[in-house]
Amino acid sequence: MTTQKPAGTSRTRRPRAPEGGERTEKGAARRAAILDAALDEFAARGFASARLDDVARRAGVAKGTIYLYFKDKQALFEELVRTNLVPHIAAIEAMPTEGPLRARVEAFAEHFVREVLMTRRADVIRLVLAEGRRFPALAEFHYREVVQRALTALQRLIQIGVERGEIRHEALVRFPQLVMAPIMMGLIWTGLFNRFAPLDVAAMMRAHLDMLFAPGREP
Amino acid sequence: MTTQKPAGTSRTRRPRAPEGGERTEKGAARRAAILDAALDEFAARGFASARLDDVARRAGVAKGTIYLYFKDKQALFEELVRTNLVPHIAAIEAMPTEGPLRARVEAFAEHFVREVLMTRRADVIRLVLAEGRRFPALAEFHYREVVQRALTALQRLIQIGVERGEIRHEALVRFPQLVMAPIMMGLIWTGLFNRFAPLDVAAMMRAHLDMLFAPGREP
Amino acid sequence: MTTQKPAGTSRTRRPRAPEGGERTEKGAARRAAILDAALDEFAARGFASARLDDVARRAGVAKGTIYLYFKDKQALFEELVRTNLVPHIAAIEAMPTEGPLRARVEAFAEHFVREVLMTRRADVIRLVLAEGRRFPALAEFHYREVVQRALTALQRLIQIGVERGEIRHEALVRFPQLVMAPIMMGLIWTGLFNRFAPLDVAAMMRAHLDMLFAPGREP
Amino acid sequence: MTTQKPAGTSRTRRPRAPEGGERTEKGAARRAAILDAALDEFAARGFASARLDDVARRAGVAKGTIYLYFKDKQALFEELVRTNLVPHIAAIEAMPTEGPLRARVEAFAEHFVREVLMTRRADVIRLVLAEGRRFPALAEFHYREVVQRALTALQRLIQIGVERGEIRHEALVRFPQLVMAPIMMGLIWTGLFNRFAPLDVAAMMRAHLDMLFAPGREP
DNA sequence: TATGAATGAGCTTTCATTCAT
DNA sequence: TATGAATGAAAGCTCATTCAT
Repeated sequence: MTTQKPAGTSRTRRPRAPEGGERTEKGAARRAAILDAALDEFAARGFASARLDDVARRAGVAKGTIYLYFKDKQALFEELVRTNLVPHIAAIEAMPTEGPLRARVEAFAEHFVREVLMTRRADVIRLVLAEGRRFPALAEFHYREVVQRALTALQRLIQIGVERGEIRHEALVRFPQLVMAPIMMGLIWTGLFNRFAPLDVAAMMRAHLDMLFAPGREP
Repeated sequence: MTTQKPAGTSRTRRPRAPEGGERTEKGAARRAAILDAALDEFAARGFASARLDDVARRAGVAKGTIYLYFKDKQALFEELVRTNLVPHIAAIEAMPTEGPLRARVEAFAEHFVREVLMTRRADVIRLVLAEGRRFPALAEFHYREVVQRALTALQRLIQIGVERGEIRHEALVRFPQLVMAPIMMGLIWTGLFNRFAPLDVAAMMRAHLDMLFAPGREP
Repeated sequence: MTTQKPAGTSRTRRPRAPEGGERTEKGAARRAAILDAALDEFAARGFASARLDDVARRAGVAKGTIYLYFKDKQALFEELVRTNLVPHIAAIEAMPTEGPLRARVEAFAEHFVREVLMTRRADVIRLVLAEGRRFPALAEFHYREVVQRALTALQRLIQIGVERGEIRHEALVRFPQLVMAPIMMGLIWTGLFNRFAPLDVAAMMRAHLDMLFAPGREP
Repeated sequence: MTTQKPAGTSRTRRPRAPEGGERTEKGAARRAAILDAALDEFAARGFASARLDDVARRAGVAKGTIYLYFKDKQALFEELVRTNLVPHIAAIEAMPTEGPLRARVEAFAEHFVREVLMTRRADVIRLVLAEGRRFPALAEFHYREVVQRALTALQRLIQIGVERGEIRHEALVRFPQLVMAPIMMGLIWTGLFNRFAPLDVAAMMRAHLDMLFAPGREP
């Protein structure tokens, strides 16, 4: 006899469209409260160790309520990551490209430091770094909607800088990641080592940009 | 026990707790096999989701045997992280400082890329990044024994470079992290996004060093 | 983004071959104790409402122990049904066919009443009747290994009886179920209505056989 | 609540508890729709596993609405069983007793096969068989209002048949169940085994009646 | 009367840890 | 030293029932 689920018990049927009144005023607020609480718990304990019980308590709802808004723990986690960063990417993409390049890239970096690194959104990125490998779909989403878009925007700026002669290192066009690397380093450092050796990420970033925009040797 | 009680459980030095004949030939081999298997499992699933059952099976021992060599899951995890990187730091610290600085720093970076980034040791670092916050003692150990020592060695090189005039950006002395940032970026990228956009970390690092050592404008 | 289980969490890997020392003396005893307790609980409350907690308590083991011997609740249930009846079918099939048919069939029926109907095995059949529809694999197993084999054995007897002229109703060859019908009726009745109107199933069965073997009108 | 507390909860007569406008046109229609939907769900999944959510959806009402018409899940279930068979018993009791007995009993059986076995009412009986033990009040109701009345009516017919000499097996008076046994067998068989070996219940029943009315040996 | 969001007790299942052998 | 059967605390998830609207 082959293994087989009890016939009448196939629960596939209900798509369990997370409803729970997401459209109503209160529904949306509750959903947001749950996501908010979940960010705290996931950031503090990691995906596997975070308890939905705690998320519920923190959000001020009953445990079952979470399931009115999210299919399961994983869906809650993915939604959390999905909704917190994308909006800011749009802002970054919309940044103007005219004016001195140095100022543009600096604004880009400052925006990132101020609006992400120093907010709870930093935890979202840390979560992606920590759990991304176990959630390939999430890693892919993050790559396409956040990383790629941000890097593409950056690349465009760099390209202009190179054409204008403001940036001498053409390799930056191929490796826009080099611009962001100190910020990622800062994200990690502040998360893990800041209590041993505080790091002024903004200052480090300025030093970094000084290098990028360093006037080259006159030929 | 199911709940992990990582935070604050600083097990600073483990007074050589239960050691299953670490001194005997076979004992040491078994211990190593367990650590090895544990690295695979922890890297693949994360600390909380890795099962000691799987570690045991992979190491070819019985589940109970793990407890002859390690106090508990957390001790196994911390030991794992403790033993895998420190030896390489010594090698890095021992690197010679004479000769052209560019070559020295490049050797430093190449060593890191070849001996860490492209080996299973990269997973150890990824584990520290992912779980470090939940294991303060581990983060502290990693900072003191790996990060700080590597950065200090690097800083010494940079200092020399600045004094000799080979490095123009003096800020690098204050932020030696800037040198390593692309490597960390590479570590993360290869772990998460390589399948979408492969990144040649060594090439990126070379481009990065080109910037660091860029001769400034002659006054 | 498509739904997708966390990568490292694919639990498919372990076939979870129920081991738990089933081969050892004690292992087999424990397994039997669990099956025994499960029969009581499933019979009393039905599959869905039976609690593994109660099964464990009744079997004198911890809850987790059940999972050393059975994959999950359903596997326990199916195993229970699988192991309790088949052995008796062999006995029935082995019944001799020589001698007066009436005696043979009566022995067949008596065996069934005594060894099944009046024992806890009756509950196994009641469970199949009650839950079979929701466990198609189980229904199929029960049909092939119990019902079909028993009816085939019966049919052979009837065939002989018809050939010898001891049974006048040839339709019985086509509907051997008619022989068993009162026994099934008795099984149901004793399970549900006996407290309102006790039914002497053995006597009823004898009356039934009187009809089956009734000598026809002499022409 | 998750635990069902069926046994002993004899809710003998329900003092017309919460009735959601059963008298109004729409109220009665809604109540009927709920009962109808409930039959489907209970038949498919069993009492414990059926979800009121699904019943509500199938009935086209909100979940809470069910509670306007029925006290709780159990009351809905019992009401369902109570209302579906009793009306047909009246029809059976009213069947005329004059004319050849064979025709009378055959009509009785045919009515049962056609009006119960081949309709959704068969599922109601299957539900009683499957769940009756856990709902003593229900079993008792079913016994008094269905089983006993049907058997009494049958017994009366048999009595007449015996007196008229149309039925030779006087034991049938004591065991009217023997007449119905093949129908119960058919009910079970069609529910569980029909896909493996289709059973023509009507034909089987005719063969059965042939035996019952078999003219005995002339003395 | 009708709704459906919200609740929370209760269930199955997992797995780190122990301990008799 | 080594084993692996046994344990039992936890945690994710479900669903009957309630109640504000």
